[in-house]
Amino acid sequence: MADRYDFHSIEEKWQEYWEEHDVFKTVEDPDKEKYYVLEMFPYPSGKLHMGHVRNYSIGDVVARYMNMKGLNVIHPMGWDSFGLPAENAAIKNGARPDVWTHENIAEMKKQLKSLGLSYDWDREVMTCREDYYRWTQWFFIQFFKKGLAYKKKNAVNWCPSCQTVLANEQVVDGKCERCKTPVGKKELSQWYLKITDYAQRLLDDLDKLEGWPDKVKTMQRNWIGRSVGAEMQFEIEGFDKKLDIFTTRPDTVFGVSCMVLAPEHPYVKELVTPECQAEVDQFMDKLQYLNDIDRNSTTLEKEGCFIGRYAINPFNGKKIPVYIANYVLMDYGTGAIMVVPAHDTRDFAFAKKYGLDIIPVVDPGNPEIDLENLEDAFVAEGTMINSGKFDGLNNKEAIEKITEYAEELGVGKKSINFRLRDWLISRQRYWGVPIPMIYCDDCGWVPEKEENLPILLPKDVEFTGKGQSPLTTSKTFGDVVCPVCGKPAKREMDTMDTFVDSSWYFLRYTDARNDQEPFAKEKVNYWMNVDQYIGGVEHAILHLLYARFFTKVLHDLDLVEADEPFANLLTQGMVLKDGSKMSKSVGNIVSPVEIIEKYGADTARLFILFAAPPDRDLDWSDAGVEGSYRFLNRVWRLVQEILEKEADASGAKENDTEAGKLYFQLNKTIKRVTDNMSTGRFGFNTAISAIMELVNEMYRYKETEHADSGLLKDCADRLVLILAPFVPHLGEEMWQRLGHEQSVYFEKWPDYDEEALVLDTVEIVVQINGKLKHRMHVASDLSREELSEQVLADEAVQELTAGKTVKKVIAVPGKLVNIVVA
RNA sequence: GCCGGGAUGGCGGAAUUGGCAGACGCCCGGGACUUAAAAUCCCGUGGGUAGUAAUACCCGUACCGGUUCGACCCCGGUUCCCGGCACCA
Repeated sequence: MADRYDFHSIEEKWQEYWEEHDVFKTVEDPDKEKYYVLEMFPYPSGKLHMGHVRNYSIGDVVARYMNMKGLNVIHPMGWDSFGLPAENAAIKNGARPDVWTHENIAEMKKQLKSLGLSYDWDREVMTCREDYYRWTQWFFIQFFKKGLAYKKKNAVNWCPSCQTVLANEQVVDGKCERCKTPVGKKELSQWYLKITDYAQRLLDDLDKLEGWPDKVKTMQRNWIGRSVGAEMQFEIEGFDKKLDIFTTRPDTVFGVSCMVLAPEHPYVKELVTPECQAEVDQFMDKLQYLNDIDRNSTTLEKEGCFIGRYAINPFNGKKIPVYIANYVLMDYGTGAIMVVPAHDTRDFAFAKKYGLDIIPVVDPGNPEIDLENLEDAFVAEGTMINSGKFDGLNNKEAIEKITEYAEELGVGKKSINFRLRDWLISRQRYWGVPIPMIYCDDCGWVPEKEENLPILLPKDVEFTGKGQSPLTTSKTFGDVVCPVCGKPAKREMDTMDTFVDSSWYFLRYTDARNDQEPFAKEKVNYWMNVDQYIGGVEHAILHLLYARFFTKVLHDLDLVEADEPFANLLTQGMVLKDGSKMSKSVGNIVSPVEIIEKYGADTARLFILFAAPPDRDLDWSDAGVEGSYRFLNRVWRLVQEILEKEADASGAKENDTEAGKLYFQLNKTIKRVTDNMSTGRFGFNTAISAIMELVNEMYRYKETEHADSGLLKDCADRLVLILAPFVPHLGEEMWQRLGHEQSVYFEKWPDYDEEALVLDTVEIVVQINGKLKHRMHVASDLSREELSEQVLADEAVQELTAGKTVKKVIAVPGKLVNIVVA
C-alpha cells in the first residue's frame, strides 16, 4: 500500500495530454500583460546533457509560475543548428550535414519532450533552415547598406584545426575557443561587422540592465575596454608626415624620452635610416619567430631598436629618438606611443635597458621616494614638476589642462580608445549561412538582390576539411552575374559565423512562420524584450554582446522598438560530478536519459532545482536524487491518504489549535514560495525547502487527534498548486485526483491569507548581554515599553538578573529583548 | 597588476539584509513495523567540558582588528579559492 508512484505512466499521460490540447500554445493578446521567458537554444549535438536539463528546468519553472500568475507567457525553443560538428561528421563518415543535423534535432527534441517542458513548439526555429537564414542574409545586406558590414584585408586569427578564421571573442588565452588549438595569424581579406561603432552605446546601456549579474556586466565592460586620453602629433625630423600617438597620460608629456612605434607600423619602412637598417632587420627577424601568445605575454622582455630618426616634443621642443619595440601593438590606439619612463612601468623597464633619460614630471610628495634615482615608475597621483607653466597643478587636473593646451597648439586633442575590435564573421566552412555578396570587377562588392534571397547552400560540394571554403568546390554556386551591371561576377565563398544566427533568434520566435519579413512589427513589439533569459556564463561576452549589438542595429533600422534584448539575465552554474565538470575523458557523465528512466523527469527536475541556487555550480549527487524521489513519493502518499478520508469541513483556524498551526504554515509557505519565485530572486531551492516543511507539517497534523480532513484537503489542493511548476506531471496527476477538471497549468497561483500570518502571540528571545538565555510567549502587538516591562517582570528573567544591575534594555517587538547588566 | 565573485557542520546549502547561526535535504546513528529484508514512519545529529540525568557552561560563520546592547551581515586590514581582462600606452 505504501507504494511508490508510477511516474512512467503519469509522465507519459500528461505529456500526451499537453500535446493533444495545445496547452502551451501562445498568441498575442493586447489585453494581457506578456511575459517572455527564454533559455539559450542548444546546438543539436544529438544528446541532452545535465547542463541542458538544468537550464530548461529553470526556464520551465519560471514559465509555468508566470502563467499561473496570469501573464501571457511565451516560452519558445529552437536550434542553433549551423556549425562545425555537422561538417566534421561529413568529413569523417560522409554524412550529409543537413541530414545529420535533422536526425540530431529529432532525437534531442524527443529527449526535451520527456522532460515535460512547456514549450510552444509552433514557434520552433532552426537557424539552418532556408526560412530562417534567408533573413539572416537579409539582415547582412541591411548592415552592408548602412555601412556596418565591410570587407578588409588584415592579419586575422586562424585556427589550423578548424581550418577557419575566428573572431577575437573566440580566441581564449591564444587558443581556439572550440577546440583549444593555439591560434595563428593569417593575412586574409574578410567580412567584418562594425560593432565598434556601437562600443559606447554597448557600454553605456549596461547601466540600464539592472536585471543582469554584475559579473557579466563587468566582463562586458572589460571586453569593450574604454580608455580616455589624448591623441598627440609629434613631428619627425626630415619626414613630412607627423607621428600620431595615443596616451592616457597627457599630463606626463614633458617627461617623454623617446617615441616607440609598433614594428608593423606603416611608417617604419620609410623612417629607418640606412645606418640602422641592418639592426632593424635583425630585430624584425627575431620577432617573427614568436607566436602570438609569447608576443603578447607581459613577461616577455621589453626589447626594441633605434631606427635612426628623431622626433620633436611639441611642448618643450626637445629632440627625442624614435624606436620600434616588441611591446607596442599595432592594433591598439595608433600603434605608436610616447615613452615616459618615470611614470609607466613598461616604459621604465625599456628606458633602463636602453639607457634613456628618466625625467620625473609628477612629484609624489613622499620624501621616501628619490626622484633623481627612481627605482620604479611612479604611477600614482601627485603634483606636476618639470612641466613649464603646468608646475604645481595636481596631475589629474593637468590631464585636462594639457589636453586643452595641445588643442590650442594644434598638436593634439582628447581621444577615446576602445579595446573592442570589429566582429570578423567570415568562416571558411560549409555548414553556415552563405554571405549574400557578389564581387564584380567593375562594381566591386555588391549585395545580392533581396528578391533573390535566400542564397541557398549548394549541395554539390566536397568535404575535404582542408584549405578553402567547401563552397569553392561547387560547380553551380560561384558563377553569377552582377546584380548592378549584369556582367559575369563571383559569389562570396565564405559563410557566416554561427554567432550571427544566434544574434536574432529571440526576435524570430515572436513571429516564426512569417515568410514576408523577418518578423511583423506588432508581434515583435508585443513580445519583446525577453523578460527572463537563462543560460551559461560562457556566453557572457560572445553571444550576449553580439545579440545586444544586433538588437541595437535593428532598433536603429526601425525594425524593433527594443534596443536591449534581455531585461533580466540568469547565468546558471555548471553541473559537476565529484567536483569536476562532467566530461567523456574524465568518465563522470551522468546521462539525463538514464536518470529520467530510473526516477522520472519530475524527480530529475526537482533535484536539480533543489540542490543549489541556480547561479552556483551544482555537484551531482545520486543520494540527493534519491532524496528528491523520496520526497515526491511522500507527497504522493499524503495526497492519496487525504483522498481516502471523507471530507468533513469544519474549518477551525485558531492560532492556538493544531489546525491553526497548519493553516498558519500553509499561508507562510505560499508566501515564501511566491516571494522566492518573483523575478530576480531565483530562490527555487528555498522555495522547495519551504514546501517540504509544509509537507512535514501536514504529516504531523494528520496524526493528531480530531484532524480536520476538510482542512487537509484544502491544504493538499494548494500544496499541489505551488508544487506543480516544479514537478508538472505529478502536479497534473494529483490535481486531477483531487477532483479538478482543468489542467493545473491554467489554475490561478494561490494567494495567501495575510491575516493568518499575524499571530496573537509570538515567541520572543530574551538575551542577557547579547547571549540567549530564555524564551517566552508574549502578545504580538506589544509596544517596546510594554514588551520590556513584561519581560523584566517575568520570573525566570528576574532569576537570571538577580543580584545584577540592569543598565539598559533593548526591546525589539516580535523578536527579542536584550538586557544589559553589570 | 586591474576588475568582479566567494569562503558557514561530515556534505549540498539556509538565515525576512544588524536580532534565536546551521532551515530543508544528503550522509550517519538509534528505534518502530516485518519471520527477515526492502520500502515506510518516528527520534537524534556543529564542536567541547561537567553531570547517572533533565541540564548547565564554554567555543564556533577563512584570519586579525573595529563599530554596536547585539555582527555570517557594516567598516579597516590579511590569507586563500573561482572567474574575467591584461605589454591596451
